[in-house]
Amino acid sequence: MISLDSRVRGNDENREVLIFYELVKFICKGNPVDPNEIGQLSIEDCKKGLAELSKGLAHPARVEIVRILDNKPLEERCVCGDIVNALPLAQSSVSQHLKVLKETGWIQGEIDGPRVCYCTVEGIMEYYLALIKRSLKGD
Amino acid sequence: MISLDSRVRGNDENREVLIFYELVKFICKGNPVDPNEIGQLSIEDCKKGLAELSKGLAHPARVEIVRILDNKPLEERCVCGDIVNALPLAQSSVSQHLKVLKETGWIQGEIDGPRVCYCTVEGIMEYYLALIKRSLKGD
DNA sequence: TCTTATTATCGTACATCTACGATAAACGAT
DNA sequence: ATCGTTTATCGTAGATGTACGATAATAAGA
Repeated sequence: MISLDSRVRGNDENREVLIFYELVKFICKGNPVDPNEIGQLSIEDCKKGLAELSKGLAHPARVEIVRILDNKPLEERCVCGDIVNALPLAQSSVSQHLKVLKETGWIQGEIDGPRVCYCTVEGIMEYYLALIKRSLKGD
Repeated sequence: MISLDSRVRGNDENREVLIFYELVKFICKGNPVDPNEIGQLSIEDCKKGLAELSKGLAHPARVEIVRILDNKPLEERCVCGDIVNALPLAQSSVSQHLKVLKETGWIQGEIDGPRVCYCTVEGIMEYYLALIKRSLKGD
């Protein structure tokens, strides 16, 4: 049973394209990030990757979200509503921040009934630290 | 002999205020950042600090600038023109990126005749890594 | 089927970012 | 004093970020 990475919205014309896109994301999803593979990236890609992940952290609310998700015990799920309650922002604003964090590669969401359960991408912190080292120190 | 942290520009009404501001910055300048002092910061300040520094890295050109400056040997000066030549951007654009990096705390500039000599703030990398740890892992 | 709960998206307004050329300020050299 | 070099700032245009309320889509349950 496939649970799409995020809800599919849109008008009917785009619906099939969107579903296909979600399927592709689903297939790619859950692959933990491997810091050891950074050595194979070009320096240019490293810099772009570092800039992208840094953009994810470039707002205190998003830092807080990553903090919340990364400190959760594995057995304890964290649904979107929990994050909304933990932040002094409107639900739509939090949803936008979650979107940025998804797009920049920090977190992933999994649908569970009407809820969406968020967690950090496995190994993303080590990946980020490795990117910093290679982008700013490596040749 | 005082060398101001950056050139003082502006109309004559603001000039004295600007000079005073630059003097304050000069007095505070050159203080290397100490990762050990992060423990004294509130979590809220840590998150804000991490977001601010991350914003500095949130563009590939700025990652490249920090990379250039951090890899320079101490005895080798790096003036603004060198950075401009190393990037595929207009001089004014590079100057803006340098400003962002200064404002977010990554680099500092020192006037040397008509040139400005840039370097990374001492210990800023370790400071950033410590901020990541405390902001995202600490209590 | 209808309702409720949950979350993404839309529309909007305002702020900030990013790039560029043009200009101005500081300084050294003539 | 004037000129050339260097670098910050201005003005501008278009893109992106950020916040909110309102709305739409999904799934569970009555």
